[in-house]
Amino acid sequence: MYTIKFIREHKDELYEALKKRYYPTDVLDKFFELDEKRRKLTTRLQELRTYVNAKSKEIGEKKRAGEDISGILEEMSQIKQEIKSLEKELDDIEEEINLIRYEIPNIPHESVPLGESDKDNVEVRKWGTPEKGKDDVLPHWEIGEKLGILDFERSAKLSGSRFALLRGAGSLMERALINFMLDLHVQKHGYKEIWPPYLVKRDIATATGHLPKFEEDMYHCEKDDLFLVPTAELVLVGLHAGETLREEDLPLYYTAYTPCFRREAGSAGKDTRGLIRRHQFDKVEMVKLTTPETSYEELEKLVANAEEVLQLLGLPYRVIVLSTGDMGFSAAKTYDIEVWMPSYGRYVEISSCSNTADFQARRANVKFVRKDGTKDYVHMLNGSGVAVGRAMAAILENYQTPDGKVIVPEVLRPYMHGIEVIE
RNA sequence: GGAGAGGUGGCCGAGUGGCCGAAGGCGUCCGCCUGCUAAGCGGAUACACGGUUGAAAGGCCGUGUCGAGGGUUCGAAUCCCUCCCUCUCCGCCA
Repeated sequence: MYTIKFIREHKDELYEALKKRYYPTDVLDKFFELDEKRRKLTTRLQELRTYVNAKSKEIGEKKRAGEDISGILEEMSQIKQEIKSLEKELDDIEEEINLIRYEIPNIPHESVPLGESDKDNVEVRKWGTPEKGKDDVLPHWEIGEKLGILDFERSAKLSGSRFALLRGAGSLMERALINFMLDLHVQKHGYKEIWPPYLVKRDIATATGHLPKFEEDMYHCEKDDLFLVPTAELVLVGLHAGETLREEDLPLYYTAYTPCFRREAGSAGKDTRGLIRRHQFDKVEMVKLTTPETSYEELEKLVANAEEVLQLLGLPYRVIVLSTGDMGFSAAKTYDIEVWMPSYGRYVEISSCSNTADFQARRANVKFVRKDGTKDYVHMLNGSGVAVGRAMAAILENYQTPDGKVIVPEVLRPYMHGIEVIE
């Protein structure tokens, strides 16, 4: 989210950014119209208040001197009426401006390929060799049920569609994946592990930009006005909301495992089977707070950290950079990592790593003091490291043997009581 | 869930209707002093917004902000209401 001042000072840049993203630019037209009104009203209000303040002092003095003040009091009540009505008008305008501000997306970084949709995304690199096509591999939900480690009938009985229930080695593998990923990021990549609450307050979800835009896709506990986290990003970004950090403390690296809860409104019929799209899934998330100077460098490292998870698991993947038209609202640049999914016969997203630059930091109001005493917004990055359910799905397919077993990737074995094969 | 205490600047803390954007202290910064260090002395030190001036850094004027929102009042950190948060004790509980 941008501040009013920023929008005013970067008018041309923003018009261009919206065009690059194939967004309609009328939000900006509307913004400038309202901002003009807002400033006129503000000026007028301030004039009135100045007058009232001065008169109030005068009243105090006169009263002490025992003079008559009834005339002034009458004038005051009139002006106060006017102030009230102007305040109301200003409130309405400010509310409208704030709603509009939520609709202005981040400015894409210059290195982002121009394009209208996912068709214009650019493949950056590939790792590993997809070995099997869809013909000789059972989709993960079938092999999972056959092996007795996935039970969608029971999960549906308990909670309806788009949930999963893991049993035995499946359950064990979920835990193993989580621990493996956390250990890797904490021990090797230097992230600080956080174990956060899974329910968050409305203002935190607003500060991170998930509200009001995605309210429909979040689970909401009405009685307490708390939201189930759709991603740990929300908590990790919210962690320092409203704080001013010190330059010497940057960069901060955080990682957290959380279950993620999403209503998946608007994705009806998509990926209805298996582990790919569920209302509740597990994810290990990474978030970085950096100085503006290093954020793009840090983004490359962040992607590499996520890639390493897949490399160690031995899962073929590719990295793509999203085009201007396909990028998420708050991202300035996004890499997606897609894992090879034999049953789909294509790559499927398993991680999304973005630099939001100062966009999210403005919204969450996270600043830092430079060594010379000046203040600036931090840059915030986030990435999945990686989606646990999708990783399991990929393992069940990529590690499938012709006789219907699944080999356990070596790095997971220590986390799985040494089990080498699920059969 | 019940009872109580509290939330003021980077921090501590005073302030119960006007002379309070806020005493005092600590910290920080600048200057002075000083073999070095420490101490001492003088000064500065919240944020946002609007206007104005300037090439800019900034300056000047104003408005708002003492947890948040609302109310009373000519005037609120101070009085009233609602909410949030923290702490202590009790109850309950994995």
